[in-house]
Amino acid sequence: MRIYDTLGTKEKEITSNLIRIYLCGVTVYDESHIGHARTIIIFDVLRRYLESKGSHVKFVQNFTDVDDKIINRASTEGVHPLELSKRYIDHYFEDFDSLNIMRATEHPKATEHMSEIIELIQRLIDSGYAYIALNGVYYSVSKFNEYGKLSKRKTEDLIAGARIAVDETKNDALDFALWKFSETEPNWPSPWGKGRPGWHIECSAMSLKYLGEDFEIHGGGRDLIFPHHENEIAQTEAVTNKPLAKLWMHVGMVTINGEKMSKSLGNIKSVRHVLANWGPNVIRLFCISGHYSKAIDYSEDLLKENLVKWRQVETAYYEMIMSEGQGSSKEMAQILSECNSEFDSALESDFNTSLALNAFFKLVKAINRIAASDSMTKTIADLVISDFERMCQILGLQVQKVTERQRFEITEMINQREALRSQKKFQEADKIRDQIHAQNIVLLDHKNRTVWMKKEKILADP
RNA sequence: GGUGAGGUGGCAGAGCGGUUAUGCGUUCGCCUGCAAAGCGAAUCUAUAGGGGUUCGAAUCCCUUCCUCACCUCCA
Repeated sequence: MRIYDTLGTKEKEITSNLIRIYLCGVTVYDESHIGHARTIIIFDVLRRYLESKGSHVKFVQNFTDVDDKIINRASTEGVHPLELSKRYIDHYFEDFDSLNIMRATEHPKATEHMSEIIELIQRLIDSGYAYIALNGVYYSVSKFNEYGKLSKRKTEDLIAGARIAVDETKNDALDFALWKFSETEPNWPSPWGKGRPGWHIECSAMSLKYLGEDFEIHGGGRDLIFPHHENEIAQTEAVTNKPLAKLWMHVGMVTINGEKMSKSLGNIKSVRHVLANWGPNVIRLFCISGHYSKAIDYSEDLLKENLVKWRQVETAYYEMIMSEGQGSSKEMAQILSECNSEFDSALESDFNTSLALNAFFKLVKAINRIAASDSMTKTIADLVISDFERMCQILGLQVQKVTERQRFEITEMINQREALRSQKKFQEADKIRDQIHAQNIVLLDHKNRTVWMKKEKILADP
């Protein structure tokens, strides 16, 4: 498959059978929001796709659990910083498990990798890339000739942009902290004095530890290109002398009314909030509805649009498992092979989830069309369902299933309703329908029979 | 100011030199005891403006305008 590489500014073929991915995770000082979710969903689908093709994926996603923002927030709340970060790590897993995100192979935390971080900083000092100053240990940007290669920035331009904080103790305005001296907690002993790591070094240390010196894909949100990923490159490549990753993949921002979600604008939509209203499947569909590299604009209208699509998926699934129509499977076999190849080739070509979704919905619509004409046979359903489920698996979509017992009970109720309907006792029949409804079961009355489906309960669904 | 990514029908969104992608929406119909869901048909001939290259441009080049992101923490 080919993916656009931010560093090389062109698409690159991924051929290896072992695919090591490092995704920059969140700094755990607050609830995760939909912007985080988009990046994580994109990488989750990527990983699922690669695994479905038989690749071995080693997926590492970190938590930055020591940082100034965590410390500040903790002090406002009057709790220990590590207690705060633990709380948000717990929340992270609650949210993202609910979103049906596969757990990474490793979820390393900065605080659990101090020895690796200290060792890496020491190597940078020893090789002359870092120096000890009054407030901490700094990386000397001017020593790294290729600085700016990822973000396409020249160091002159960076200096010209007068937004860099002036710090008298640094040798150069562009230098950034590897280690910040601190006498207060959280702090750790180091050869240079008690303190805590700077922002970028934990990712260098942990990616080296878990994925080695030149893994396949390094990713994150677009906003991490500078300075985070640029600095990771500087730190890691200074000691390894080889490209940190073969490919850099960056996910576009989620905006609201065209503007990026941010604390200062107060337009954050938390994952828990959106999840409570729309559920995991609608959010996942929304997040992959456009090409990953572009921004997507959050709106209730678009969520609503994806809700409608999700209902079509649920319908298609139940039409298949309850199929008993008469008809030939020729047409479906043709459509199926088209959809399969369109789905895969879309993802092969720079992970175009938008087009892959088109192929998926083409299949969904074909299933519903055939079911509507009462010609969905068991043969067709058997032919289609495994591919349908393959796509769902890759996209991380989960239709609500029912137990055999529920199935039996519902069938009983439907039979009662049918009996009442044939006697034209519609009021009583509708009462049963309402009872079934209360269990989130929707009846789909076809010409000669009634099919039913279990709907995901979605609060926003009127 | 610098750097990068963009501007496609009411909305979303592909295509990135050569059949009016597609989806949602809207309208009308079918189905139904009524619904719901689904299906069918119709609707919209779009490519920011202006130049140019070409037999042919949404796609390439120039130019103007606009938007967003990054340059400070950010997924």
